[in-house]
Amino acid sequence: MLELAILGLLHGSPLHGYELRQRLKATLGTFRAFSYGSLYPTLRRMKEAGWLCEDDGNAEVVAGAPALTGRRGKVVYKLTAEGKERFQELLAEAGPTSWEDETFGVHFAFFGQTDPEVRVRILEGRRSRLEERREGVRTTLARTRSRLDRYTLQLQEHGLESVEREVRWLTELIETERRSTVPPAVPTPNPEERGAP
Amino acid sequence: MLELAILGLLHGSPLHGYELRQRLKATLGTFRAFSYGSLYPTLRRMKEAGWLCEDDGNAEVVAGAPALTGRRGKVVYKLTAEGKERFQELLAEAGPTSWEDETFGVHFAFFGQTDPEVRVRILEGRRSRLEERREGVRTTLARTRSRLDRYTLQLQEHGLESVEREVRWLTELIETERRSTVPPAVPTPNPEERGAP
DNA sequence: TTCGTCATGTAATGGGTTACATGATTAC
DNA sequence: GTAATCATGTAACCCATTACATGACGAA
Repeated sequence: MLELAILGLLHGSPLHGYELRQRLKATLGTFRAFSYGSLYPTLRRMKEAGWLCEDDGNAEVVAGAPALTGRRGKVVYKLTAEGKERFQELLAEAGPTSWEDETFGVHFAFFGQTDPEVRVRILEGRRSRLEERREGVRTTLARTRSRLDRYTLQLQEHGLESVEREVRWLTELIETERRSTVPPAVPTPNPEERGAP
Repeated sequence: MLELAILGLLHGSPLHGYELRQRLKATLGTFRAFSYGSLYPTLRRMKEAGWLCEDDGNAEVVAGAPALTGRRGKVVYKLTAEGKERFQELLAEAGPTSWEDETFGVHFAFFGQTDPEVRVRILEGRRSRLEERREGVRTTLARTRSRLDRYTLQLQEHGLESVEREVRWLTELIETERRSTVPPAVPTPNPEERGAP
């Protein structure tokens, strides 16, 4: 999870740990702010695994720059080739466990870097899960509605509506994906008549 | 979390571990299905702490009942007096950390057993958190909207709507609570001149 | 010169999961 | 009698958090 998020953010541009964390909570609103206690060790592990390396900014710019005294400055990381591979691997990989809430959010956030097919697969996976859950809630609600107290009922119904709402959202997204993906066969029916790209 | 959920469910009626788990995922749709690997050890700890004890069903009913051979049958737990205290304690206790999602759900599920004041406090706490989050998202969205890719934008906006929706829900709930709770001071200012409420 | 914030890190701990091992009960 | 499922439990691990320690740098 953290790993995927890191790879994804670093895919954009090299960053050091501290800023990475800011991005995690702010830039992508989905992620929670992982603590440094998990962030830094993870960065180290990933570096050791060969997915990241330190970025010296090409050693360019001011050679005798202001105070890089004694070291202990920022440590800027960037993706290695293996890191990029690993990123794609993680994006595509998806045991059904993987669609649970947070993970889905992270995957979704990097859809821009994801294969169209994988996107649809992930969206559909998520939707199935939610539909299962929806049916579960509906069933128990139908069976136990009368026995439930006011609050439990409120909670269930609110939950149910949330799920229904998200299912609709996903359905729209899936349709959009399908429309924008060129259907495998049927290659561009009419090469003429096209204005702007 | 698990602890509170267990205390809450056991508050209703004595249960054994296995059934407890079914209830966790089904009866209260809010909870996820904690694994036995966490459930049973937790039950043991809680028993050792004196919050639970085994329930022998009052030794009543059929004395030579069908097959309670050798033992290793169900272990039915019920709350002790300390357990009930502990439950109330956990319900009321709420460092602001505590309003995060899951915890809120569990607290809410037991609102029937919770003090009216505590209920309002929890609802308002949750709402503030969500409002903070909402503002955060709105701000970053306003600042970075143009730089965001299609998917990130979708995600943010969907998230924002979810939050807004929940805030409205909470506001309604709070109002309902307030109406049903007799206002502390101000004992009916003017018994006359009031048509409909 | 001191305070806030940027910046990196470690150690202890927490709260859960997975995988595994085992036995009892019920339905076929 | 055997398979499914009810029922209890342990051990190893995972992924994160908290609390702590350290230090650089800019602004008041």
